[in-house]
Amino acid sequence: MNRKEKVTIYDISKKLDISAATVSRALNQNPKISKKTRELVAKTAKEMNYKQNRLAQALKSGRTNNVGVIVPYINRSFFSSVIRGIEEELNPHGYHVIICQSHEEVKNEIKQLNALLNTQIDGIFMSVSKTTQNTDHVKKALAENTPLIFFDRKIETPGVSSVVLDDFKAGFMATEHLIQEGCKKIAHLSGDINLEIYKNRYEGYIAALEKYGLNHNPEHVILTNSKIESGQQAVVRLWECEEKPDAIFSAGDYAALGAIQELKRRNIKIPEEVCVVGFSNEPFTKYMELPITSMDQTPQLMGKIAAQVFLEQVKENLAVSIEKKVVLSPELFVRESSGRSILKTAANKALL
Amino acid sequence: MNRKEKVTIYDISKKLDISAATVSRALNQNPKISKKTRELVAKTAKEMNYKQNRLAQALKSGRTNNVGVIVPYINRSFFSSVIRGIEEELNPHGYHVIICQSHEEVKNEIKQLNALLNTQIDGIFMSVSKTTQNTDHVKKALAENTPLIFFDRKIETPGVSSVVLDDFKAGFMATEHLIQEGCKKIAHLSGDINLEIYKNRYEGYIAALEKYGLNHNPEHVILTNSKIESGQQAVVRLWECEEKPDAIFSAGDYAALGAIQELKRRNIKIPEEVCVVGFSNEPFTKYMELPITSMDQTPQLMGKIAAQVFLEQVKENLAVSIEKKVVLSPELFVRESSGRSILKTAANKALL
DNA sequence: TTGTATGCGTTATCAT
DNA sequence: ATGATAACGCATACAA
Repeated sequence: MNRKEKVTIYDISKKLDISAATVSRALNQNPKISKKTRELVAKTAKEMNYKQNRLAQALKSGRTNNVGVIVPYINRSFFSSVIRGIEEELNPHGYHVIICQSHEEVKNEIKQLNALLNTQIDGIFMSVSKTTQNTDHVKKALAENTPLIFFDRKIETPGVSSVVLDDFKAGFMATEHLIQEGCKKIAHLSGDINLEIYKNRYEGYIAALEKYGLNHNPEHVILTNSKIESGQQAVVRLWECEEKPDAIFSAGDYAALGAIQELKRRNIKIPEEVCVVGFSNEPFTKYMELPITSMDQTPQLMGKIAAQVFLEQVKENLAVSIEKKVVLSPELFVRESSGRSILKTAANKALL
Repeated sequence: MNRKEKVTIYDISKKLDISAATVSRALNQNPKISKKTRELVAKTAKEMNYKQNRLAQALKSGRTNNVGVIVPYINRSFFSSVIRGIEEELNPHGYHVIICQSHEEVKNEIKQLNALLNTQIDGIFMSVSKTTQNTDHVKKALAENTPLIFFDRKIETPGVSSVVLDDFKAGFMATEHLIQEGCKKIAHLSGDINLEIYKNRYEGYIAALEKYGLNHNPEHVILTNSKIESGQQAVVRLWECEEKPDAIFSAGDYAALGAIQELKRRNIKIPEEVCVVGFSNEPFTKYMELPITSMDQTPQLMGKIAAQVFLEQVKENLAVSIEKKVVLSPELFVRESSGRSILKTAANKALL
């Protein structure tokens, strides 16, 4: 008796002295079943505490009604918000969302992807890890006809739909904002250029500098990761330069935070001497003592749209795999770390 | 051709002109299969890109090698760390972790739980939502012989193991720390007393006051939720009291943060005039301009231990459901929001 | 060492 | 409107 004893449609059929097929049909609201039997079955099922075995159903139908989401980390506000968006869009359609983390390791990403494919998932949403160089593993999923949708971090792959931010525009907007605040020597804390998103943010930054005729000092571009410490170190290195920056556009909020900490340690006034802009609009940016200007990626919308793309894809259950590319617009939230114009009111509020 | 065409052991058996059973055995490292066939099968399987259908396997074996985790939110550092701990402990044993969120709604909790049970999960880890009043839904899981383990937030239920923090001790320690810093009128921002954890923290607070002969002002206990705003409002209400507090012990970090913001707005010096202690040791507490003293719940350890309890439970695959209660010790991280003794060095660093 | 047959719980096809 | 039966892909008891 070490196995779970579950009630099956057979148990119900025996009890009612009808066939299992009838029970199944009754349970599935098959119109050919008389109202009487249908209700009887429903009642008995409830009494016996019958639970449909979705494993069996899935094996039969080939559909599990489960989708998988693979993200680097779940405890980043951005990713958990995207997941929230996917859930909200998909739950009403009866889908259940399985969440997996890659911890920024391709190895894990591949393992999770295979695990999901083995469990016969109906679709996969994925934001690639920093260490992902190619999409061979993704192609396997495609080969099995499992719809896969990239969001935010993608690697261009034929046949794969994606929902991403216009990171070029975001980089441009952030830089342009700094220029409009009067900054002329704008540094950039870049993320790993392997990832399209960081490459695009960087290129947007460059484009804005060019548009406004500011010269671009390569020394002022520092590679950072998403850790606070790397933002601190970046400032250390920047302030070793001949020419000190008067603004920092960071491709991530954590690095921006680290940068701010180091600037404060050096007694450099923000935003008077140096303006700082972060990226992702993590909640903490807003409730810091010195609230940080940051770029919002509308993550929940991103999730919703990714889910919609998925739904379209499974609706047309043709062999034709439609490839859809959605690009969302970023939104800049200007706060005190760069908002020189809003400084006065801010000072009244913060009372440092 | 709208169905996924998957390679099965049958396809392999046909190709090699052996029986499907042999293929299955070879794939499962059955020792009775000759090395030659085993290797041949392995090679062919790889060539044909065979993927085991875990659905079928699960249906047969009654085990899915999947476990479910239900938490209120995934983007709280505490919960995502617990999940990380569970993953690390369980992955080596071949288990895959399915993560679900209740968003603090019983309704969702029940839905997620049932969805997990329907997918024939092997075990469930759960931290109940704030709105969960009873465990009828949990008892259903038990009735199906699915091991269920509470962590952190539990509701006492016969037959259910749990891994929790010693919240009473934590409340006591936090309050005692404030007393030792010289505070005499300690307010408490409580969470919903429905949840054991908040009740225990509150009682620990009371116990410490009593031990040190401080009188307990009921006006100084304010109900808050986990939002920043509720911490702000709490301070507003506290400062309407006849007797103003000289310390605040908050049962959550977000409320503590809100309290600090409001105190600053009122130009009240922290920690000189008022000391503040939070709870959960969320990462942001450490990197605030004024780092916040907070109680660490060793979440990753909590996850690891919960996983171990689960593994024990499934190892003894008897009908006997062992009930194990693990209680972890909290750890206080003293920072500047309450560390009057460490203030001088801190001041040098922070340079407000 | 390998093959045959059966069942896990459902649903769909074909009868009736 | 309902019943009998096969099939989804796999693993195993029983044979050989």
